[in-house]
Amino acid sequence: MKKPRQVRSQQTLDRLLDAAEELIAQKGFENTSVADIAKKAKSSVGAFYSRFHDKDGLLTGLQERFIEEAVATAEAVLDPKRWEGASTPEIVREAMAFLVRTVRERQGLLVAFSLRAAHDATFARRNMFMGLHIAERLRDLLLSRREEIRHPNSDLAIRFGYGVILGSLQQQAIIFNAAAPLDPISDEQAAGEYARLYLSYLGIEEAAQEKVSEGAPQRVRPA
Amino acid sequence: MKKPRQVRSQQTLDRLLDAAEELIAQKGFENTSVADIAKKAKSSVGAFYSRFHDKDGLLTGLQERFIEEAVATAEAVLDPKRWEGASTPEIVREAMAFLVRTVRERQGLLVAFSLRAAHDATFARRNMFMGLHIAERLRDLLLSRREEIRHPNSDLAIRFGYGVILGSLQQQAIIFNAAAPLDPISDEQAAGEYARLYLSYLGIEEAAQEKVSEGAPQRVRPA
DNA sequence: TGTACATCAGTGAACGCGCGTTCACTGATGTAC
DNA sequence: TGTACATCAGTGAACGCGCGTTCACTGATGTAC
Repeated sequence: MKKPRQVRSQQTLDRLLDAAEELIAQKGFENTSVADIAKKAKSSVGAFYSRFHDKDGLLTGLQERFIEEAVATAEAVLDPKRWEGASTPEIVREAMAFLVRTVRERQGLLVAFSLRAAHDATFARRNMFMGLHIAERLRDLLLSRREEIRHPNSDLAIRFGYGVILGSLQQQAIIFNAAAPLDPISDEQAAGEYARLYLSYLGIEEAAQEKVSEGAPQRVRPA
Repeated sequence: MKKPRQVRSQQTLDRLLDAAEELIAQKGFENTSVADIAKKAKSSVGAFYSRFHDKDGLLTGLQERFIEEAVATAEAVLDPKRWEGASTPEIVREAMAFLVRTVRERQGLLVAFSLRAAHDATFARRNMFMGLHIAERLRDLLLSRREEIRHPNSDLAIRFGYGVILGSLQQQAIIFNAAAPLDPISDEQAAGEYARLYLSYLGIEEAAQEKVSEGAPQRVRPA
């Protein structure tokens, strides 16, 4: 992926990425042709190839853009300062609600990443790095409250539990993407159950059951 | 998928399915050509097309074969009679070990199913039916011990928890398939953590921590 | 400030490859009399 | 038991379509003097 030197071509690049993300989210990577993307971006096939080495380079570009954004968002949301007054169950509940919302919002793109990861090791690895990076932030935040965790290996449990939930959400995205589930539950209910699952696995007492809802965290777009 | 009328062609069909399963598990559905399959099965492209309407019909055939087998196995493993003397934690631990082993064993095929499910609604639905069918058996087994479950909605919890774990395993299969995870844990350890997660989510006391291991359940091949 | 040239950016028709699918043909098995 | 015909089963070369990629060309922007 070559860096553009003029403003004009940076704009073209952005249009190409946006158009590609939208089409891929709708129809999947394989079902989206380069010509489709160029057309939707009001650009041309040649312009596409002067930015990306080949069609795969595009998906890599989208993945890089997504990872940057996801990591920045996670760091903001999981910043210990944000949570100074909150109880651990509050943190977990908010985090789960946020995770569910994010995965649903960008379902199509995440599905495309999953599909690609299945047969492309470097792609899979980059996806893993993102997951691990975010898991570490969550670990830092929760380990500061380690004394509440009854699981004998709190470090492992934080990461394993997070991995299970994230994996489950991504797998659901794959299914949801094509067919509606037979007995669907709402995102809110799902988030609640994920929170309960995570908390009970970690072995944290859910003293109070009241819900928190200060201003919901916003997605962060890096500059 | 036309039914064969002579023994000879039933054998050809079996060889085609076996060859296809192996190649697809290795390289994925898209990267496996009909000619490849015919060659490996010591058959021909034409023979392939006299059994399957098209290449997609093959994947459907494989899925049907797999579902039959998986459902039969699950019914045998989850048969209440098998577990009359056992404690609920024992049941869950064995079930998780079995689930982990099965998913790992047939990783490649399951990944191919996932990928297809992402953009094919009927395929996704058939996959869901399988999951739900098995979840129901598990529910029947565990609901008979409902009084041990502290989760306020035991029916929902049994199914949701199972869904989360299965989804997580399938998502992991997608990643494992291409790249080894960065800090891998053994299948045994994973099964243990899944069991702990499920039990604590359901709210079942793990009185004794000793492991069970009578003869491990075997996969069932339906006639 | 103007001119000449270099580089960047963009265009879209044409190419070519891979692979799913077809089809005319051969051989094997089953059945009727 | 033998013969004739119908249907099943299998073969693999040839076809054709879709789509990724290339490339010769035009136009826009930047820079040196």
